[in-house]
Amino acid sequence: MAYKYTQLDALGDPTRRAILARLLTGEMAVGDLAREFPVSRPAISQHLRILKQANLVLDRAAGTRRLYQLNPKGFETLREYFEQFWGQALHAFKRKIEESTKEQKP
Amino acid sequence: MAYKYTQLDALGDPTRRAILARLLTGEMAVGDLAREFPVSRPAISQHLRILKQANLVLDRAAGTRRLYQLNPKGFETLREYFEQFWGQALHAFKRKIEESTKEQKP
DNA sequence: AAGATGCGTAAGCATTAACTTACCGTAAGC
DNA sequence: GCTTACGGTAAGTTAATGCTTACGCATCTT
Repeated sequence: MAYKYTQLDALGDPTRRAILARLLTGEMAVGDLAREFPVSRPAISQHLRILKQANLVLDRAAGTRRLYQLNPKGFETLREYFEQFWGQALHAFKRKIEESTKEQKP
Repeated sequence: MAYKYTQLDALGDPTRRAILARLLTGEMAVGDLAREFPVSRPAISQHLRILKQANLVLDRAAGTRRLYQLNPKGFETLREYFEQFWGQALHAFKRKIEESTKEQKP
């Protein structure tokens, strides 16, 4: 992956999804976060960098620690992406599919 | 990736996202789809399999061809996943973040 | 029935991406 | 000022994944 991570690239990894889920509770330091996962702290750092590039998390310094929290911006971008599918085409498809599904014979 | 693909695993690849975007127009055969991409037809087949496992596409036989279209089911699941972020925590966070951002000194 | 078309799958290869250990900078505490 | 705690980055290894070519099986055509 040579380019800047998009939200969906970032969400492609299960560990990163777990990190985001964990941050739903509120902001956390890197080390505390790492202690809850089966991978090393540097691994978590690398994941956080990718999540940050995708605007899915924000960080701030707090003494010698660094606190991460969710960033609504990236999730907003994501919502816009899915509007395309949900908004336009999918509703039409959904109707069509439900029609054709009900004509099934056992 | 040993397990069945989730929606977000499937969306982690740019080619698969492009395939979905292409299917917004309507259902398409594998070969026609493949001709529009810089990769081989088998590669497209493999991507379609993953998208299908993730409930993001549906397929049906049509003679010797096989037509694929978007599947609303997977997108619905996805929406439910993001509700967690959009619904609960993010709104609260967003307010907090906007507060702290406005206290910045140049 | 024989050929042609369309697709899925297997096998193998090459690249990417996730992880580890080791190291360095920075901020806080004694 | 020295030590300790915290975290980012570099380098190297391993595993995953996206790709290609080769093959086989259906279905339609003539």
